[in-house]
Amino acid sequence: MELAEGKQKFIEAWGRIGSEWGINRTMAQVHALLLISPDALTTEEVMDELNISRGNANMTLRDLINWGLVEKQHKPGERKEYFAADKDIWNVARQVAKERKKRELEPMLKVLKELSTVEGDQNDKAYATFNKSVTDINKLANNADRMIDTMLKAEESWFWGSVLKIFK
Amino acid sequence: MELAEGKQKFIEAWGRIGSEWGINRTMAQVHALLLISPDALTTEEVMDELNISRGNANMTLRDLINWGLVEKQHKPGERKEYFAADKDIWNVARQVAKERKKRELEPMLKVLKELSTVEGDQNDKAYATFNKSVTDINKLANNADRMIDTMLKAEESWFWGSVLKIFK
DNA sequence: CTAAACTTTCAAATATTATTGAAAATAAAA
DNA sequence: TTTTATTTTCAATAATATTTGAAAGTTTAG
Repeated sequence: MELAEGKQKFIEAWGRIGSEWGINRTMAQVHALLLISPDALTTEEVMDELNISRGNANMTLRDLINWGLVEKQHKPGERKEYFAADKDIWNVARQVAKERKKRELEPMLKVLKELSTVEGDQNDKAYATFNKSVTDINKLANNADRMIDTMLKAEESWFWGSVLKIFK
Repeated sequence: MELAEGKQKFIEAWGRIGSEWGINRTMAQVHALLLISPDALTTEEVMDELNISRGNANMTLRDLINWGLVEKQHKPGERKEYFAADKDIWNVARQVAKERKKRELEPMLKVLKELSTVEGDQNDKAYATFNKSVTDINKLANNADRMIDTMLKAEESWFWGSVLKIFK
């Protein structure tokens, strides 16, 4: 396969994965494009490569910056803004985990905590079933939360090395 | 908080989480409803509780069955079908992981494998950058794949015990 | 200051996804 | 077989999400 074709396929695949995970397809595609670009790109270049409008490119790049996946750069003597993705995939994974934890897991934990204060009679089947599910999900979510905290602190080497052996 | 209010909040929260993860909101809500129902419910009951149409309830229940999260039951002497969710939350987590692995991770691994065969000159910056990103994502995805395999085989207690220790 | 280069905004248009509801299909009972 | 209860399908509709593009905003240079 030629590089040009590979690039296209990569952008397409990353976009598909993104939408399966609730991330806007275009955002994932812009991220993909920046991941495989050796140099930072301007808004115009992103627009041209992906055939998207200026407004879309601008908003999408801002979102990627808010996710901590892309940074704005300036070239001396130039007025245009350039955009570059963090190419360290371990950082990308951590950053995504961090944001989703903040945006989704934490609000969920708050609700579950509240729901586990609902009182009732354990002899009431409706209450007992509700309470068990809420309590169990609460435990699972807390474990996931702690796991993510640990992952966020972990070194890259962790992932590429030791864990794999332990997880046999 | 009263049980009735708690139920509503739980269904709402589970629906929200679902849509953030690319799962249809209604599907997540039906799942939530079944999780907190002590008894199996009929299509009519689901329709009434969530104010959804018969067609929607039917399709959603079928999807939940395809995800392995809900099963059809029959009561002796009755013609109606009843639906019940697997209440073991660890099973639920495993089932979701298993399905997403099959539907998303595995196709992604296939594409990445193909993309890592793209040939080129490492002195060509465009090629080198493409290749590094693809290779790194490939490694990460393979690690995730193996980790999920381990999770699928694991007992709940074992999984969290080891993971939390390992991630320290 | 004004003009030019560039970025941001957001209402309107488009595209995508979810839902309805009534008809068709199926299956058990009479 | 015919009737009745129940489930399934799917074209039409509604709801949501994304994208556009042109106007407004901002910043720098002259």
